[in-house]
Amino acid sequence: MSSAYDPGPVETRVYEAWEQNGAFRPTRPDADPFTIIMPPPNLTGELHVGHALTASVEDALIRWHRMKGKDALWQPGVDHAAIAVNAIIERQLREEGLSRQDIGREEFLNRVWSFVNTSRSRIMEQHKRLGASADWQREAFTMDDDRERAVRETFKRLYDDGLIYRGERIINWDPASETAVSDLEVEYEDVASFFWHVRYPVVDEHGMQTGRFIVVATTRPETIPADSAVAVHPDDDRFRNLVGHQVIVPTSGRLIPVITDAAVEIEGGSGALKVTPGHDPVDFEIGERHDLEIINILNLDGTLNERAGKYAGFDREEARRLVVADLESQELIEKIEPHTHAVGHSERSGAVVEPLVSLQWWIDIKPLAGPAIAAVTDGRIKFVPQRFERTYLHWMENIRDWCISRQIWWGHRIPVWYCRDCEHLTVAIADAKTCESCSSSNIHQDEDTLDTWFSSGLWPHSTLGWPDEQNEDLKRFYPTQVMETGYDIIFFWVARMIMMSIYNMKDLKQRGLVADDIPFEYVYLHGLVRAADGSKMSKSKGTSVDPLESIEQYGTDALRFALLSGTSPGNDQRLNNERLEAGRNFANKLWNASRFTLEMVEPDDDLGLPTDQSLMPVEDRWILSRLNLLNQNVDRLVGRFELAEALRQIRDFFWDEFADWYIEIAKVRVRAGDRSPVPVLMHVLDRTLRLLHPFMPFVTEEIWQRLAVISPDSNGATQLIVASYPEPDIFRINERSETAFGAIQEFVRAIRNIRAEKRVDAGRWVEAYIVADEMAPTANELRMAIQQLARVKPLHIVATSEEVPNDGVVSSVLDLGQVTLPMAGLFDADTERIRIGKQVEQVEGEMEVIERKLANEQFIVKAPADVVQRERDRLEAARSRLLGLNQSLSEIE
RNA sequence: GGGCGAUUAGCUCAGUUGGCUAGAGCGUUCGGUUUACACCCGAGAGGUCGGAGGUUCGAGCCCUCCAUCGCCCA
Repeated sequence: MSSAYDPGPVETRVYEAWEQNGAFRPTRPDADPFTIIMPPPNLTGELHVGHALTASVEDALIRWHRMKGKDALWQPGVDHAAIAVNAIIERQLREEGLSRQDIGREEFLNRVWSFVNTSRSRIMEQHKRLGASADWQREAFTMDDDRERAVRETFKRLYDDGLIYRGERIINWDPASETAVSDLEVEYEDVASFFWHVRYPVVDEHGMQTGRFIVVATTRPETIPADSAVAVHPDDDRFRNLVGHQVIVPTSGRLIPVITDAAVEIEGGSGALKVTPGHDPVDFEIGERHDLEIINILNLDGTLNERAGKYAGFDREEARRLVVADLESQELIEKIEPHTHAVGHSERSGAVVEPLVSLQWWIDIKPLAGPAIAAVTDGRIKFVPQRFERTYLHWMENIRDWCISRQIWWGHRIPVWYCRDCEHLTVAIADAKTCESCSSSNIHQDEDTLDTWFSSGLWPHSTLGWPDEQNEDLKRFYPTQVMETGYDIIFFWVARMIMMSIYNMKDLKQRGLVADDIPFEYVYLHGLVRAADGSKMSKSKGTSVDPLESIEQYGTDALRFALLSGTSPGNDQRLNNERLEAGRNFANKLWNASRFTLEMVEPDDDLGLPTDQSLMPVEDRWILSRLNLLNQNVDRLVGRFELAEALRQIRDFFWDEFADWYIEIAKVRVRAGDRSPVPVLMHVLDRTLRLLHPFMPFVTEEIWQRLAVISPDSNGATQLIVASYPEPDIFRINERSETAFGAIQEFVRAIRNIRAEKRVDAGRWVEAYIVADEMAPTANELRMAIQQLARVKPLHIVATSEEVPNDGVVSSVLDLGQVTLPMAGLFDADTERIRIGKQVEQVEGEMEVIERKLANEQFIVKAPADVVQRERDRLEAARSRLLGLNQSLSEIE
């Protein structure tokens, strides 16, 4: 083994061996399943550090449960990211001077598929670099044949149930991508603009101008040609006498009514609202209530159409300038005031989104949302952290019908065929050839495709073989245990997966084919990875961390350590090089401590761990106690998704206890010819590697392979990934050995401290006394170790302080004893008085706090007995320390 | 406007059901070529737990209000 861990070659070799061994596949039909369906990454781009976190967390959970003996399935796959990919290909075409219409649907899709196939395999490769132990043979794609079947089946069911309808409603239109986008794909940004206060002339019953005006404040004067009414609040006295009158649309001369509607804010703008049902969601609803005409003045590319009269052909911004100029020339602008308001931009293209009325396919969502709400409120689905249940429920309770059609070509084409002869709609799973009503073959399929989330919402059951109800995977692995993702994805995936899965699976549940209709029991939401300065990572700002670069530089285990040690349920983390270095250093520490341990073993060593505790030296009992306590904690923490804390405790145990203390003492014993530490070293190393494997799989597997050559697994496992996870041995947890060894550590630290303070050369051996009281037997047992660790010789272990010289000595008084170093040349009475004086001060401060507590009658009465007793013990210990310190002080002359 | 989160050492963060004088990593200071590891070892310094009230025998933790920052929803 080399003297430094080199992750690169190890990772490649180890990963290949896992795959060859079939370690990623669920192969334990008799065990309980544990399933995570990977939330499908978009196939548009490279894996970023957020994906790396997702993969690290999911892999840790999967590996943990696999080692725990579960039949673990991590189902991977990729999302087809309809709009984004469509846009990428369109951009490529534009560079060639082409549009998608030029090359036609078929050729366009050919191009998409060739892009998709490379991108898809790249994502898989990158996941493999991260160590993801997903079952790649099951890798799925939202656009493959099986998922297509699921999509069509679902569409047909919803349609037949009357939950899918086609209707003209207001949607968010992305004029750059020329498609509808969902509410969630609209990002609102504050834009500095103006309120234009526009005078609408009021006319009398003959249509003649009265000379009066109603002033309407608008941020969008270009939509005036689409106005259908002016609305005021029913309680607004200012406009009472105008209600029921008509006003002239200033750009066209059309007459529209003044109406009242409670949706108008009295305080907002001028108090009067122009109602443009074709181009504003709120106005659309007002329009529905008052049966107003819907006027659409926009073309799909964002220019104005002929309904806008003289403004036809201009784009939105141009039209705005022209309208304002015309109004000004007619003196119909009362005033212009600066106003900042939120403007919706398409997440996909960045273009300003236009609300417009359009004929689209919709899902009547309330009937789906109801059961999805119930699944969470009745506790069948649990969010971790729990607070996100409220976020989910709030969204779900206020959900609006879901526009599922998109005006792009990449995606699942809507399985609806229109008959030109009888106008019947045929909704079919297999491509329809004839109209199901009149059998005419004069039919054509809907041109639009489905929202990507329609297919990703089916993911938890479509990847398991649905709609094939007899599929073994579906019966075995549904419902899954954990959906793990970032909290920013609740609405995108989690909510839709819950709605769609319950809808599709409820009758399988009723027929007993699956245990439940919910897609998963736990929704574990990790926080986001932010840049080192706490901002959102951004490629353009150069603050993003490329996981593959980090892997190159530090190794996968280091990256996983950095990500996992910083993650906690629902909280964001910052990632920087220091964290990555910490991971690399730990991997190297593991490597070297293991190397030392493994190289220490000799062929005829008995590696069996004695079962009789009483025959073991105290440090052996101590390290085994610590190990099993750690094991217990890790079980508890991982069970609660507290991966960072579990990882931290493993690290601290390995480094601070096993490497810094146990190995150091074992060296002393082995050099003296005692082989008994070897089985303990091997045992602790083996257990720790197992405990750590889910977090840092590569380095642990590599070391364990070497360990298993010397000490084969008792169950015959040849790879750590499929070896069993340790169970804590409760009987090894031993408070007495922890106390005893803790005292030894205190003695050693106290001596080291005096040496450092007195500037004793690091290599020099000095004489020392330990007053060990009841710890004397333990100290004697560990005499050689103490000598070596504290570099003291000769070492006198005595029972009382009377046996210690008091001339020219430096002492430290501890809870369980005292250490004293004769310091002939280095001793200075004044310095020593000050040094001990500080310690006295400290102890006195502590005593004061405790005494105050114990003097409080209420404390004695109300605090639990064990807490009171603990305080009494502490006071006793402090008193004896003070006594010792005062004695030392009095002896200084 | 409504909701959620954060605020603890110079930096990044832990801190369990309220119970020792609040911990870690990094940084920093001092000392180290101790045959596993300088990606290391040893020893230190460093905190009024954002502020103000309250509950309690006891508050970093629970409650109320406030401040700052961030996020989500409208």
